[in-house]
Amino acid sequence: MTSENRSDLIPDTEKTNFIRDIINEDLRSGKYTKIITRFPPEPNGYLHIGHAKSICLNFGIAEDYKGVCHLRFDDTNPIKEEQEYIDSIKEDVRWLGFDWGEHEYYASEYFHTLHEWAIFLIKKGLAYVDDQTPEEIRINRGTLTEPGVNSPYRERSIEENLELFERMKNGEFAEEERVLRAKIDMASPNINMRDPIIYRILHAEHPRTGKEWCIYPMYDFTHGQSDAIEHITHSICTLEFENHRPLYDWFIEVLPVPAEPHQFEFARLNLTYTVMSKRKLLKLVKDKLVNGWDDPRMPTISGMRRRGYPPEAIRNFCDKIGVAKANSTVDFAMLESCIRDELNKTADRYMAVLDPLKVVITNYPENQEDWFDADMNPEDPNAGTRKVKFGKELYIDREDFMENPPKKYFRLAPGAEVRLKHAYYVTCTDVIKDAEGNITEIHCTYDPESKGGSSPDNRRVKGTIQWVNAKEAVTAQVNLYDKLFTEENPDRTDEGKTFIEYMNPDSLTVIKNAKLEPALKDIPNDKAVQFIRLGYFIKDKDSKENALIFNRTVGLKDSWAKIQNKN
RNA sequence: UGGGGUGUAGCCAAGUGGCUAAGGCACCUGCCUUUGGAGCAGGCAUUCGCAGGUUCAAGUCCUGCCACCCCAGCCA
Repeated sequence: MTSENRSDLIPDTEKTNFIRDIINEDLRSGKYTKIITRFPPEPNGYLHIGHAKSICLNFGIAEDYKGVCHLRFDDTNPIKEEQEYIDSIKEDVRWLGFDWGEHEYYASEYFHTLHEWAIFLIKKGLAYVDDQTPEEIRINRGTLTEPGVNSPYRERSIEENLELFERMKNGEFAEEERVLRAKIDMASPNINMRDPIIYRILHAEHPRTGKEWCIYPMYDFTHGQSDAIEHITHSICTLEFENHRPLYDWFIEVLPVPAEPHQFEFARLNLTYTVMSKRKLLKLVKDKLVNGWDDPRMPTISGMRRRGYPPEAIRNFCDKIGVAKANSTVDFAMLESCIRDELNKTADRYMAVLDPLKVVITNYPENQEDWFDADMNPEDPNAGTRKVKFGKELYIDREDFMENPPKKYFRLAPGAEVRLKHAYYVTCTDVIKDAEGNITEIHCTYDPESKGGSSPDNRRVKGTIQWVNAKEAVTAQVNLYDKLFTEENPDRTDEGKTFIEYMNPDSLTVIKNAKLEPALKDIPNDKAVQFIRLGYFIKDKDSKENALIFNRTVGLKDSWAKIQNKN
C-alpha cells in the first residue's frame, strides 16, 4: 500500500465522534488518501429522521473530509422494493441538502459480478447448494447455546454444485427448493457464520433488472462486496450489524474484490414519543391511521417537510445529538428546540387569531384608518417591515380575554389595558353576551396617544396581544399537531399493548375559522412564517387560493402555560 | 446458559492516566423585552453501573460482579 499522509484533509471542526477519530487515524497513517462513504437505503419505505442521522453522518463526513458519499440503493429483495420508494428517497436526501453527484448506484448493478463471485466460491469449495427445506435449515442451524449440524448436502462435489447453481439461475427450481450457502462453520458461536445463505430463489420481477434474474443475493453477500466495488473506505452502519462484521470481513478476505473496505457501527436514533421502524410506519400508512407517509405527524422526512421543519434544523439536530455506540433515546424537545432555533432566525412574523373574538374600539372614529409599520423579524433587521391596517373592528384570540382573570394574567380583561401589537393601547370597557351567556363581543377604548404601541407618559403595559382587522381578515383552516403517541416509548411491551394503542387521539386539531392578516394569502408554499405568539406555520400543499390551509410546525415556548400547570 | 456490544446529570454527549468532569436539551433563579417569544446573567454530577486493585495521581489501566441492547429470516 502506498503510504501518503493526508492529515491535511482532517477538518478543523468541533464535531467529534469515534468514527471521525478512526478516519483521522487512517488519514495520518496513510491507510487512505481519500475518504469515500455511502448511504445505502433499501427502497422499501420512506426515509425518516433516523435515516437523516445516517445521511448527515455519511454525507457530512464526505463534505468535511473533501471526499465523496455514494447514494446506493440496497435493492436485493424485489418482493419489498418499489420505484416509488427510490424516487422519494432521492427527493428527501436532496431536500436535506446533500448531493451525490454522479454517484448514484444500485446493488442490482452488481448482480453479475456477485454471481461470478458466488461461482468463484463454489470452485474454491467455499459454497454449496443446499436442498434442505427452510424448516430443516432452521433446525440444523442450532440455537444460541448449541452448535448447528452440517447439512447432508454440504460435501457435494464442486461439479454438482456448479451445475445445481446454474440450474437455480435458469429457473429450474421453485422458491425455497434450493439455496446457495457459504461453507464456513456450523459450530461457530456467531450464528451468522453458520453457513449463511448467500443466494435464494425468488421468482419475482425486480424494479430495475426486471425478469433477468430469479436468484437474488442476500444482504450479507451483497453489501461488503458493493462497498469494495465502489472503493468505499468507511462503511458505516447501525449496531445490529455488528454481529455481521466477521462475515463481512470473511467475504472481503476470500473473494477477489478490488478493495478492502471496513465496517463501523453506530447506535441508531430513537426519539421519545415516536416510532422509527419502517414496519410500524408502514402499518400506520396502510391502516390509514395517518394520512400517508407525508402526514405532518410522521417522523418521516417527507412528513417533517410538510410540517414545515427546515432542513437546516434537521441537519443541526443531527450534529447536536452526536454519534456513539450506546443505545439512546433523544428527547423530542431537543428536535423541537432545533426547529425553533432555526425558525426564530428566519421566519417572518405575521398576525393571526385562531379562535376569533370580535373587539369594537368604541372611541375610534368610524371612517378612520391607521397604517402601521410592522417589523418582519425582530431577530433580523434586514427582513424589513410591512404595513398593517388598523380599524374600528378587530379580532383577537378568545384566549387573550378573560372576564375573571387570575393573578398575573397580563392579557385583556374588564378594566385592563393591553397593547395591541404594533398599534395602540386599548382598555376593555364592556363585555357583550348572547342569551346563553356566551361572550360574543367586547368593547374597548383606545388611547390615541399610544399610536405605534408606546405612550408619551411611558406607562407600563404588561401585555401585548396580536390582532387582525375584521374588515380585511382572510379566513383559513389551520392544522395544529401534537405528539402522535401519548407514551414516551410507544415500543414498550410491558403493558401488553401494541404501539397502536398508545396513539394520541388528539394528535390533530383542525381549526376551520382562523382569521389571518391578508398578506398571508400570498405566502409561498415553502415559506415558513411565525404567527406572532402562536408558533411557526407553513402553508400546506393542499392549500388553495380560496381555501387556505396552514400547518403549525411547532408552537412557541409557552411560559404562561407552564405557570398555569404549576397551579 | 453461547457470542457480540454498551453503561458519564432527567435526556443526548465530550473525555485517549495529570490543572476545579466540555457542550447542548430540559429544568430552576434573576435581568431585559412592543411576541408570557427571543436575548442576557447565574444555578443544576463532591463524581463517571457496582466492588476491589495498580499508581504520587484513575471516568480513563487491571480483576471480579451487575444491568441493558443485538443475534437462531431463504429481511435489510
